[in-house]
Amino acid sequence: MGVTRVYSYTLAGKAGVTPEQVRKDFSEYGIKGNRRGGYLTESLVREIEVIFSRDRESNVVVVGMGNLGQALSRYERFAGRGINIVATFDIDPYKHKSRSDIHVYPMERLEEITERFGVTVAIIAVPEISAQEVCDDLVNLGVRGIVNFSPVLLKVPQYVVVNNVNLSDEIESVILSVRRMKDEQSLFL
Amino acid sequence: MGVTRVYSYTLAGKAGVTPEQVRKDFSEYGIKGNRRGGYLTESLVREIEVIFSRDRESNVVVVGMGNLGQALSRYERFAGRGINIVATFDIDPYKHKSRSDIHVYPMERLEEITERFGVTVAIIAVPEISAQEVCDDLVNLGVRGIVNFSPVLLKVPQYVVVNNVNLSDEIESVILSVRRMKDEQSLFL
DNA sequence: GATCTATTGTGAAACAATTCACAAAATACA
DNA sequence: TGTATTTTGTGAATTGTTTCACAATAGATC
Repeated sequence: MGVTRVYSYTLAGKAGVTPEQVRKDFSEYGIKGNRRGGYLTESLVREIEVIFSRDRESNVVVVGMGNLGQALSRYERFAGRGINIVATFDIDPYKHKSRSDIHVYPMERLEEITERFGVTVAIIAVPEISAQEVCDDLVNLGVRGIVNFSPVLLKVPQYVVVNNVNLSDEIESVILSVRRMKDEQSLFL
Repeated sequence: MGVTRVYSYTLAGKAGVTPEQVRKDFSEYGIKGNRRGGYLTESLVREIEVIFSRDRESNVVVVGMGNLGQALSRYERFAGRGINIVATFDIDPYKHKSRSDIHVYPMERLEEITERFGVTVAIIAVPEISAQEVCDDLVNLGVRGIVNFSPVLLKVPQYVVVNNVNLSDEIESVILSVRRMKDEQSLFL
């Protein structure tokens, strides 16, 4: 875009944080700018790409091809961030055979495919009841990171990272905030 | 389930936090237990339901019926949390006409329907390019809370709450953690 | 009913994150 | 080239959160 330098306050404005935050974070990771000259976009982008491992791609599988799993497997935005959905799985792959999309494999082929693609990160989008079982299988096959869309607290060894995403919680928190704001407002009437 | 009392450590174990955390949080909201007797499940559930507004339902709309919007509109788990998806919208409702699901309305009917159902919270699942415009429309129609699945920082008046959910970020953070753990481990070799 | 024990409730302490404030340095400009 | 100005980089101060530690007390036990 022809911009050669950015300043902490420029980035802060775009990101919705304070300039100090931007500078502290950069400083933490050894990113240096020029006093008075700001940060050079070109080298900044390169350094951030390295920090976020954007210089390498990651092969990821999705387990559970219900509505959410299908949406995730078709999510175009992952590609630009080095996230490759290499395969998807479901106990009943025929039920969810999707036109013009990544193939849905039966659970039996989990081992073969995680091995082939060197998968270490998986997305769990199965129903509550089978989440722990799927998780155990994945961990046994060498998966070390899990993004968990099921509403259960997965039990994993300490060397496995779990990130829980709960869509109901996300919406509920907004509903609560809105209600609180309204309550506060009505105090002035 | 026949359980009449629970203890802070029971709940903490299930939730993956410390017992102190549970007690501090309860204390913050005026929930009292009995020393030595723990918390009475029945009254505890009631109090939590009030705090989380689970005693009332909320009408919510989904704007943008791509893959993610469709998945969200079919997400069964919302119902049990007092979250009612009352309508969904898309610029091209015919493209996404889904069998046996909530009707997809054209954007022109946003006003009519938000008014009819008293909608104050909306989910934005439209492409990046149209997110701010949709957001402005919603705010003008009285929406005061937004769950934003698009990767843009929405500009809203201070009286509007925005919760950003970025699926790429969620997955990337796990990828990063896994890579860091591996790097640490290889130091011991 | 007296004593013992488990659990709460909460100040105080420790820890973590954010903001402030300003010296140091690079650029702009005369 | 010298001076003025802008922006970084970061210690110090502040603010926020989590953990500790223990008195208070309800319930269990004898």
